[in-house]
Amino acid sequence: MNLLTPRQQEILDYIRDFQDRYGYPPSRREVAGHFGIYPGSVQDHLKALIRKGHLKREPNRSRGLSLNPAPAPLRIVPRYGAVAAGRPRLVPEEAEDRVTLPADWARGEEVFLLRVQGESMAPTILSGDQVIVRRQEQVPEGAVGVFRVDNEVTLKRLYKEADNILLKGDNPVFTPLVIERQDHAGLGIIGQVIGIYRPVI
Amino acid sequence: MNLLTPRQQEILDYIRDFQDRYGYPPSRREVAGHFGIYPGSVQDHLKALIRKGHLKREPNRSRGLSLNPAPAPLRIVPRYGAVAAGRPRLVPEEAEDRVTLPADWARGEEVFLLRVQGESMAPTILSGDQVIVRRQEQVPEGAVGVFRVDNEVTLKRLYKEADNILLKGDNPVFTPLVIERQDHAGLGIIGQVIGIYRPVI
DNA sequence: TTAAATACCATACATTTGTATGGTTGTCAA
DNA sequence: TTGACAACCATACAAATGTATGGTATTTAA
Repeated sequence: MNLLTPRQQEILDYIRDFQDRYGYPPSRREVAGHFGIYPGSVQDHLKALIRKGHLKREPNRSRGLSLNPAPAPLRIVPRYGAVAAGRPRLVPEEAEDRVTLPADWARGEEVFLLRVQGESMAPTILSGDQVIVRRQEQVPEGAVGVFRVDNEVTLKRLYKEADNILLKGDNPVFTPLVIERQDHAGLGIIGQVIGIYRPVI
Repeated sequence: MNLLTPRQQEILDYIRDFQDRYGYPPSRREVAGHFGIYPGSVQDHLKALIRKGHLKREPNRSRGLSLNPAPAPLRIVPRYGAVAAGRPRLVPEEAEDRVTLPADWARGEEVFLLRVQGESMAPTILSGDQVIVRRQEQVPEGAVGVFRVDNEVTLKRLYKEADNILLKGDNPVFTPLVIERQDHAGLGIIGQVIGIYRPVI
């Protein structure tokens, strides 16, 4: 990983920015156009950047450039806004946006992000946090899950007690929700919390 | 956002996978090759996918495809392994890898991820967490920062007390570190913690 | 039953793109 | 002072790529 000249650094930065903005790398001519130079000159710079280990390239492939070291595998997941009340659908069409996460933060078939509102899971999960949720139809006892109760989405810990299901927040201020046997059908298990993101300050 | 036929879904999925794997979208012929069909047929499918709102395209631009809706802006940041002892450099060349984060999780000039080892900041930050750090030379009083003390990197909360600087973990088991005036030069302020990721279970 | 959409084939062509060549000028360390 | 590197010009060409055309066959909704 050799040192770069100022010009080479400029060009590498441009390729990075282009990649982030468009989702694919620039062609030689696009780089040339941006710097007001010729494609052959860009080719010279690319050669240097490849030799110094900052870029990789697939020969004869259009836009076949990739940064080195390559970013770790990523995962694009939908992010949903805080769903306190209303019609909590949690279907991809109604996502707030889609964000990229490191793949190791989002393992599983179907994963999504959920903005948290409310303190019922404090201090484990706070209002303003974003939880990473793996969609699944069962949640192990004691784990934090996302549930649909009375057409509302809530974050709770699941426990079983005789024939009843208990949904308990970690915050002792909130009283646990008891769902009796005959009402189990009304309980919707959406998924399990597999990670927490908390912004600080 | 219309419904897709099974074939169209297959092709959209392939484009997604290709994009994640290579960092750029496939050409018509690459899609055609994968499905054993002709480029013209792929063009037909792309037309349908664009009409139904799942893809965008730049005319006459090679690999000018992008997913719709586009993922939120992202940021590629280096991730460093747990630095309990040893030679804690925290320079990009020694990063464990680079990961993509949502841009709104990584605001600031220079941001990086750090794996946490040790319980001195419990229960705020636990061993196994990954903290998002903004590199800066000052840390506001009471904020969590990353510091270099005696050639070791630690996570602590910073306080001032007369002429001394106090580095305090949230975990009361650990005794605060007092750095006296004459030793201030030995204290390295690396950055401020701006976010926490915690894997669950 | 008629039009629209789906899902292909086979061929063709213009544009974009990667790449090579040979040249000039300047810097900088051996 | 000689050779390696940097940074560019100007031109050229083959390969990759996007795109269009006119087909065929089947399914689907009006």
